[in-house]
Amino acid sequence: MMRTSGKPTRERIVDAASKLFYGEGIRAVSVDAVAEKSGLTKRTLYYHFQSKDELIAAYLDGRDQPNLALFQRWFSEAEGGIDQKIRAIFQNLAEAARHPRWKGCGYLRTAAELADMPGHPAIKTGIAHKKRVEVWLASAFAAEGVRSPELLARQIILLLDGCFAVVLLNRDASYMETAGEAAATLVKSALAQTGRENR
Amino acid sequence: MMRTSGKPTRERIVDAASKLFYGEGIRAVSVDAVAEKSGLTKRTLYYHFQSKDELIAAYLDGRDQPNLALFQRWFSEAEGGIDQKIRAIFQNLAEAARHPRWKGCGYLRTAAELADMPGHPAIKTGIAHKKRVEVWLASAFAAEGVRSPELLARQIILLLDGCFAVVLLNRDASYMETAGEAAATLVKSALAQTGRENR
DNA sequence: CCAATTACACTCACTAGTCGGTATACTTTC
DNA sequence: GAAAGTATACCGACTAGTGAGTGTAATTGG
Repeated sequence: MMRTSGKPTRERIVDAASKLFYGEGIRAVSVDAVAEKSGLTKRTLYYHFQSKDELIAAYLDGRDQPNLALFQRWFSEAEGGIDQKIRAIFQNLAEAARHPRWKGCGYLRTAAELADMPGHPAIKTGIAHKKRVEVWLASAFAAEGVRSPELLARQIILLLDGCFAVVLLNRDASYMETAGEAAATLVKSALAQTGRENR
Repeated sequence: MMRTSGKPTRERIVDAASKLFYGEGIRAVSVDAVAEKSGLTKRTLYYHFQSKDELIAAYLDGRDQPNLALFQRWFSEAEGGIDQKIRAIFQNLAEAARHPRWKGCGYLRTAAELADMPGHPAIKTGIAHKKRVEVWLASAFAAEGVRSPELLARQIILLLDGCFAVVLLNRDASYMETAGEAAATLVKSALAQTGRENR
């Protein structure tokens, strides 16, 4: 083992790949660039990963858990009824999107870049991630007694990915706040159908 | 002039570029491939376009008017109140998305591929296109007496682009129908605030 | 003559992936 | 306990091919 830094080599490669792939796009970043950024040779990179595709999949795998955890934190730390907690997710997202290095959702951008390879492992990872967010949302809505929590979760996901896409295009983060209002409206509308009031 | 077909050369190039860029992605398609598909030499292509970037912009320019017209047709041909007319757009979109060659929204995919070049002419074209759809929606809502037509139009745009993004990822066109329901809910909610009922 | 087009050779930078070899450390064997 | 083997981690140099874009002389049709 010739590592000088504390992090294991594989992790260093994935870190470098994440920054580059997210920042510039998958097809725009060469394997050479990832190797250079991680301070290793390309030969070493190919010792740890069989192909660029495998590296892409590893990049997205590494974002799954942290991303979901962030949403859950924003949700649980927010005050007010569930409609306000959902809205808080969008507000936090708007703040993040105003950072100059923000470049949309890595999963959606990867799906866009690999639109002609629907079976690519990275796409499957993306589908699984979005599904996890959706299932978590549905369970939160079910706990509030919403009649069709799965349906409402899908609607929120659509607004979530919608604001990712729109803001990536026009760089106007206020659309995220608009999406948050729409989400709150949908939640309240679903709650009204249960016969109870939101706080 | 050595044209064999009726179409002017420039148009033939843009047609070929459209099919390839939309089908496989901008960065995945080479200028050589576009030249071959249009049955012309690369040298001729560069006689009509200064660069690949210019060709990309032309590709998106060509989709602006027809795309908006399609939305408008779906809207005007639908029966029922404005909430049902909006929903009809999503239903037609779902049908289109079930076609195997459907690959999402060309503008959003381009924005994803060129995320690190926010000033690119193709991105500007995309922003202008989405704005035109938004303005058209707002005018339709204003005609119905909605209190904040611009706000509602933005919310619908978010659902529209949301289902483009989501369905591109998971290839489940039923999300478009879910988006249509959400859109109808938002429209009805906005109409209720004006004090009148939907038909 | 002139605009449009072709053929095609060419540049130069970059691309994914590979070949052969090295340094270190742990394990086996006599 | 020294020698030989084995596994892990690493690298410099390379291949074979592709990328956008150009130079230039020859050709075609109005």
